[in-house]
Amino acid sequence: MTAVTPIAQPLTRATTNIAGLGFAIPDADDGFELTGSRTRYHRNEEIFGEGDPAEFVYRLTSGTVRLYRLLADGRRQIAGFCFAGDSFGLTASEDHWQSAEAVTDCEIVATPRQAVFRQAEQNPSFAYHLWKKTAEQLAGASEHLMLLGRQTAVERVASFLLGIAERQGETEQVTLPMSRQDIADYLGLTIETVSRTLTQLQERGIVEVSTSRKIALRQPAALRRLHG
Amino acid sequence: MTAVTPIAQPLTRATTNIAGLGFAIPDADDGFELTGSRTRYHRNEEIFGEGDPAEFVYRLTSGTVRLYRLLADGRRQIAGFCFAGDSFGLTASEDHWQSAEAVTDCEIVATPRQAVFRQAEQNPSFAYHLWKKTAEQLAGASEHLMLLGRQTAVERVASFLLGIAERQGETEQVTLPMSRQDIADYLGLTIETVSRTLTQLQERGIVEVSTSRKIALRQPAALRRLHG
DNA sequence: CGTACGATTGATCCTGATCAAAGTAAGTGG
DNA sequence: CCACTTACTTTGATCAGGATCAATCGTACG
Repeated sequence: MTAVTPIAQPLTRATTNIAGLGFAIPDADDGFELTGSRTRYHRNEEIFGEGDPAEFVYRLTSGTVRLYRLLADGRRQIAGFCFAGDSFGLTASEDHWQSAEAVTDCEIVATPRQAVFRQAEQNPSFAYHLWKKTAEQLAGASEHLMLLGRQTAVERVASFLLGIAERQGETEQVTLPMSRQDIADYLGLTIETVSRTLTQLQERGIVEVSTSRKIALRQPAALRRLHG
Repeated sequence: MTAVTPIAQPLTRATTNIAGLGFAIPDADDGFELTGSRTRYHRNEEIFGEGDPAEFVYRLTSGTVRLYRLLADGRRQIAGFCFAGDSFGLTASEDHWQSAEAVTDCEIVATPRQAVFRQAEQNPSFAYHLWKKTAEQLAGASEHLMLLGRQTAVERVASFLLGIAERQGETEQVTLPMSRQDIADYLGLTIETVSRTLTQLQERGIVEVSTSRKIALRQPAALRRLHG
């Protein structure tokens, strides 16, 4: 089927749900000009909070970011992680409906939201790309819903590892930039369950936890089988 | 903040996560022309399936629709329900990544996907509206993620009842078009737990289950307190 | 080297799942 | 219109996956 809208097909990367509610905005590489000020954020620093006015759109140059929501009593659900190249923080509403924090030290370019809207107005292909990316995020979210609503702990951890591996362009080894707590809050589990599940996978010879942040995927096929 | 894009603010209705991954496409009422053929679907009839080519966008005239995904072994996660006025089935990808079925008998207008894209190309305000609705769905999905990942059974059921009430413009009474199984698959629970939770809420005097499909909200405030 | 934070492991608990049966309502055909 | 069927819901009894509570272990860092 040929798209009527004449656009940007090659920009589309396979969407894993790990990118969660991050937001891929095309940049200069894709032929779009969007500039902004570059800032460094350090580990655990807040980039924006739920309820803050959404004045900027952020593009991650290096590092990892988590996007999440909190309940009044502190329960946290991480919707996704952003990695180098991902953009996030563009909302339709005037305010952010989630928070963003640096998982590791980060370099981030902030572009005024209005500049993005202006670009979209003037450039239909940019507008289409924006919509398409948003729609892909939605599809990714539906996978995350399945994970949280219907999958077991092992399945969740397996999916997570595969998702990270895919994002890192690896098949044998993943390097986790985030803590067990972050993983747990992404998977709707506790740290203890994440930890136990990893050792269980290790005992089964499916992964090898070299250091807590470095995990070798010994049998990716078995992982894929697990992830449902 | 004044939107640079000059558009359609009043079209926005409050988004509940119940609409889930339904898709509100503006229609003639909003000054956009999109026509298509009207079809009747009966209870439990499939409208489209995961993996089917996404040729049409659907607008629900009457009835209720469920949007869901299945795992290989039959586990189902309902992402959302659509009600009269909602549109759904518009994807960025060429294929549907979820299935849609009639919960009740429905009347549905199907518009060729390409016609929607054409409209978006020609009408920037339509395009903006489309993006905005998609972005709102994403925000709604993030609430659903929190529900599934971090909330208890009572909290989930409370949220659900409030969401349905909001969609029906009611505060005292909800009429459920869907079965306990549908509710369970939306909330990531089992029918038994949904049923037990409802009787528990009834024993607490918070709701009254008149018939299984008709529930009176005796203390909406208490429900709101529960839903976290 | 010592401290502190994060991860792992262990023991126990509890929420919600599973298995099973009975109750209820809605159709259907005689 | 009623008897029968069938599907859905509720309730009960028990089970289990993952949570919670509590140490202990590692490891990065000051």
